[in-house]
Order: sequence, then structure tokens, then C-alpha cells
Amino acid sequence: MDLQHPAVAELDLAAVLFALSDPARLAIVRQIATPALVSTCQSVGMDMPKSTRSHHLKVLREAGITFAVPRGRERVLTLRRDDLESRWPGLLPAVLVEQPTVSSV
Amino acid sequence: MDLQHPAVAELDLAAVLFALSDPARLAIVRQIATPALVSTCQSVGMDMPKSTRSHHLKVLREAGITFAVPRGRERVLTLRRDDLESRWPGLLPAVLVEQPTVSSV
DNA sequence: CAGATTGTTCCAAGAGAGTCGAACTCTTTG
DNA sequence: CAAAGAGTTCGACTCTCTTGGAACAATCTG
Repeated sequence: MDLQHPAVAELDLAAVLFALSDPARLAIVRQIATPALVSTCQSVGMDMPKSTRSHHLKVLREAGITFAVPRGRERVLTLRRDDLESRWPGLLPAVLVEQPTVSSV
Repeated sequence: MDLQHPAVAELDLAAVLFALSDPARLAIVRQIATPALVSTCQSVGMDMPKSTRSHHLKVLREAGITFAVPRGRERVLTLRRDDLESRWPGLLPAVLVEQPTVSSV
């Protein structure tokens, strides 16, 4: 059960974009991005079954978007902000921008 | 055969990321992004059958990434840089950054 | 108008992705 | 050691996406 995180040089843009292109995963990423909030595998995406959540977390991890560090029997999730920033500057911040609600004026 | 381009307010981040997450479409976007080069539906992605190309261009257009203007019997393709920039600042430039080749040093 | 060019649409086949229950591993705790 | 908690993996189902040939629509040209 070794956690495999791709190296920075191995990151693939298409894979990163694909991982972020799913609404459920995008929501998870936004939760992890929330400061002053320690995310674990089960603290995010609590609206879905754990097998589904585990699947999405795997996609994010293998794309190089998240980092999972075991702590006790859980895993602390963080975003690989610096790695992503060094590879595609501005990409992650752009995606994390709060979406403006469509107002009628 | 009316070309439907979504309005800026209707742009969906997940849809945009999904459209960009395909290597073939990403290559097409990079070609269209090339300055001093007028792109048309058949000048891009010449390595694939035209029905496949048409499909990818439709995905990009409906996601709001490209704009197609009829000119004679062809269509001139442009990127909706300003629209995307106003919605997710920095996103498109980040994606268009030239990928560094993985060198062994 | 006939023919060539540009691009779309339709259809079918194959591959891929999302969902989720059930069984499993690993770790902490009593 | 037994039980509970956190995550993963497996398998099956469904749905979507990609691909590409063939037929079609629209436009320019001779």
C-alpha cells in the first residue's frame, strides 16, 4: 500500500486537467485548498460512498495534484501547490478562484 | 448549421477543463494559439480524419474555448482569450505554456 | 450547372470512466 | 487479542467518450 506520487518532471498536463475536470473532484480539491482545515480522505467529499471517494482521490493523487501523508490510520491530504506552480504557473490558482454566482444584474 | 457559442456567464469550469484534458484537443488549441497563423477547421489537427476533428472542435467550441467565424466555405478559428481571462484569469496562459522537454540533467 | 472544397451529422464499434457494495488491509484502542 | 476506524481494492453495471467511415449540406470556381 505504498502511496505513489508522480515526480514533478513526470506531471502531465492533460492528466492534471482531466483530474480537475470532474465536478466531484473539483469540489474535493477546493475543500483541500481551504486553509485552516486539515483534510483527510474521509473529511472530503462526505456526500459520496467511500469507495467512490477513494477512487477520485486516487485520480487526483496520481495526476500529481494532491499529496497524501499517512498519519495514524488516516491520511492527511494537501495540495501540491508548489509543484504545480513550478510546472504550470497560475494554473492551480486560476482553478481555485471562487466561482461568481450568476446574478441577474 | 448555426454555430452556438456559450455566453461568458454560461461558461463552466469543469467543461473547459474537460475540453482541454484531451491531448488531441490540447494540440489543436496550441495550434490555434499560434500567432501569425490563421487557423481553420482543416488546418488544425491534420493528423486525424475530418469527422474526428470536427468532433473535437465541437467540444472546444461548446466549452467556450474557441470561436468559429464562417469565411467563405471555411471557418476561421480563434481562441476566446478575453472571455476565458475574464472568467478564470491565468488559466489559458498557464495551459498554453510551452512544455519543457524532460532532459536528463 | 458540375465539380471540388469545407465542414457537419449520423451511425456503430470499442474503449474508458463513474458509481457503489462487499471484502480486504492496516492501524489504533480497549 | 478483539473490535472499531480509515482507506484501498475488486468486480459488476452503466454511461459516456473517442474514433472513423459514409452520407449530407453549403459554398466557391470554372
